[in-house]
Amino acid sequence: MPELPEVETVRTALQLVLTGRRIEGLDWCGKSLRWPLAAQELSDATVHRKVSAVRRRGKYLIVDFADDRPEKLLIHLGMTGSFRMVDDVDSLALHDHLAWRLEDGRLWVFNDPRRFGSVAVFAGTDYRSLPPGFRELGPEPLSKAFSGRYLRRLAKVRKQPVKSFLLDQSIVAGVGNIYANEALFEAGINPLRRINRVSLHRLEVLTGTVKAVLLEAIACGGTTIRDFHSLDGSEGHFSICLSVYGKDGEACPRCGPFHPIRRIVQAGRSTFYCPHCQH
DNA sequence: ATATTCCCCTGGAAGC
DNA sequence: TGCTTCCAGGGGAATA
Repeated sequence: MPELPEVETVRTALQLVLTGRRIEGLDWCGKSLRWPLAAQELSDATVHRKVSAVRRRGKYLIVDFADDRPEKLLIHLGMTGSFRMVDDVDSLALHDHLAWRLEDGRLWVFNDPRRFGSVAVFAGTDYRSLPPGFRELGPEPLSKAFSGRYLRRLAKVRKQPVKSFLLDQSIVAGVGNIYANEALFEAGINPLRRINRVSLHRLEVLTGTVKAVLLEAIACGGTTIRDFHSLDGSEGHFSICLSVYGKDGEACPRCGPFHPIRRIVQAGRSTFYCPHCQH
């Protein structure tokens, strides 16, 4: 479900609700998530602590606490993970996995039907304690480090399709299937093209369209196709801005009705593109 | 080492 | 109205 803009939308909402709040308890439904859940460790690491900030790195959320202890909370929403605030335990629902009780009695609830999400504790300074997928993240796409020159350096020794390259979180952190498709369309690059066959100039164009698409999506509160919603249940509105994602058979926005968008499968994920204007 | 394929899980939509 | 099949914003393990 959530890529960088969706996670950023959730982060902003959580930051407002959690910062300065003390956690007083934790209930767990008993089911494991992406990885087996160490409920006692999770409880020990969060209860009786005050949240100082909610940050984002790639598609991960990081919860910081306002004391000297090193433990932080690391959350990945997977495909269907979401948060909401409820007034009491009577409001808990199917697929609610974790409920943190705050000082005002309200519950901060993590819900995840497909259980691809994950919640973990890590001690901020210990590199080895970080989950592998987290410690190997590439640069943030909205940072200066994510440039055509940077991509060119990595691309030289690789032959995979440019789209799979963008989805690799160790190359760049936070781009997922929707925004990879959209950024490639905006850049006029065929998703099937081998990454080492894309010129430096076009890689510069591509990093530019990735940044632009992500920024625009953040401004829209993300993209809701079916599941995604923010803390208050609100949906993301970038869906109306999509050019190719989910548009199989529809007219290409650039080429018109005689050149439909095509859907193919790359590395098990749907790719949408215009064979006429993406080269 | 790099690049696919399969798998984890539930639910909704589409097809028959 | 079923029942079956396919599909989904994720990543990681297993396999070529």
